[in-house]
Amino acid sequence: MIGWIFVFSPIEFYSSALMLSRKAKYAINALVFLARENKKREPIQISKISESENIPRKFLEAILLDLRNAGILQSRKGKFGGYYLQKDPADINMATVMRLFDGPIALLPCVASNNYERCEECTDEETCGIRDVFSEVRMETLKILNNATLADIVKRSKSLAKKIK
Amino acid sequence: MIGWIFVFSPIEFYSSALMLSRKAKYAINALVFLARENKKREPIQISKISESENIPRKFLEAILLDLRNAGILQSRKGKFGGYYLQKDPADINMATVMRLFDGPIALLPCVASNNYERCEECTDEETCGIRDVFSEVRMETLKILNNATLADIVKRSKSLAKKIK
DNA sequence: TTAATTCCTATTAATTCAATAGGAATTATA
DNA sequence: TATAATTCCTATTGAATTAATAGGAATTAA
Repeated sequence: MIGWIFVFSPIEFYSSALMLSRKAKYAINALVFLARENKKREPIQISKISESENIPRKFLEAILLDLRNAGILQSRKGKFGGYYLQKDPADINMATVMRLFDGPIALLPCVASNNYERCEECTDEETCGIRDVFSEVRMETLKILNNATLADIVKRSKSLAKKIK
Repeated sequence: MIGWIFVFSPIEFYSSALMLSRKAKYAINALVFLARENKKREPIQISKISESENIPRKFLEAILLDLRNAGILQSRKGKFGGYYLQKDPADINMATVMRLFDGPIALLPCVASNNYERCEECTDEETCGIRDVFSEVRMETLKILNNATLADIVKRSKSLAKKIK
């Protein structure tokens, strides 16, 4: 018997190599939520954020703790405790948050400037054309991510909402 | 007994979440090597490339095979066989190679345009300020990576070498 | 005292990554 | 036609990472 078979190839990319980890994404969502919904900066419970932003409760717990230890959030313990922004939303940017959860913002270790590392296999870094390209990518990326503060993101949302209606 | 202990925290970032996989990096190095050293496009053996570029032999084998299946390399089998570029170095760019090994070039699934996927936790994509930021990052990144061809990278190397001496 | 919360450590299951192993198939040439 | 040198292909592996979950200690308001 000769014929065709249909092969379904499930290309799955929901989170691929170069994308933000779920931790980073959840962190950003939680922060934007706090910037938008908690201008008075009073303690908001984990479960509140978890439900509003569709983030697994226990996972979020660990994330918020990291953000607190990094000086981005402040917390109050005990009954009626919770989390709130430690700084002004205009002073918290995407680059900082991403670094905290996903490490250096650079496609190659040799173009990172905070956590620079040589590329093992590389023979001459100074004249490496590959490095040259990716260092350009890094510069452009950081230009955007450093300016993308929570305040900026909230503003963008509002402006998008206006455009639509 | 009471005292201090010294804790060495090994911050290891050689390859972090957002960086290229070794496969992608090795692939790029191999391709640039071929563009630079094999202008006549005759078969070059895996072991030759492996030694020149410090890439594990067997690992490189798999990588070159992928590049061939993607139509980027051509191969000849048997004695004196090997690999060579299938297209002009000016027609092979970084975006294509990266996608092949590391998937979509996008920090969020919802900003990828080839392999777009909704962000599970997202409630309103149209007015999402986060998406707005990362879509900007993607645009700028692709602008660079689409233009970064093998020919361009070789040119950059030469120009860097001139600057130094 | 108690109810509600954050804080902290440990565990886990699934997946991906980086590589290796071994042999089949192919080809040039002596 | 035999042989040496190569690519082609599938399977396996060990380590690391990711995305959570579990359970209970500590803290706080009332």
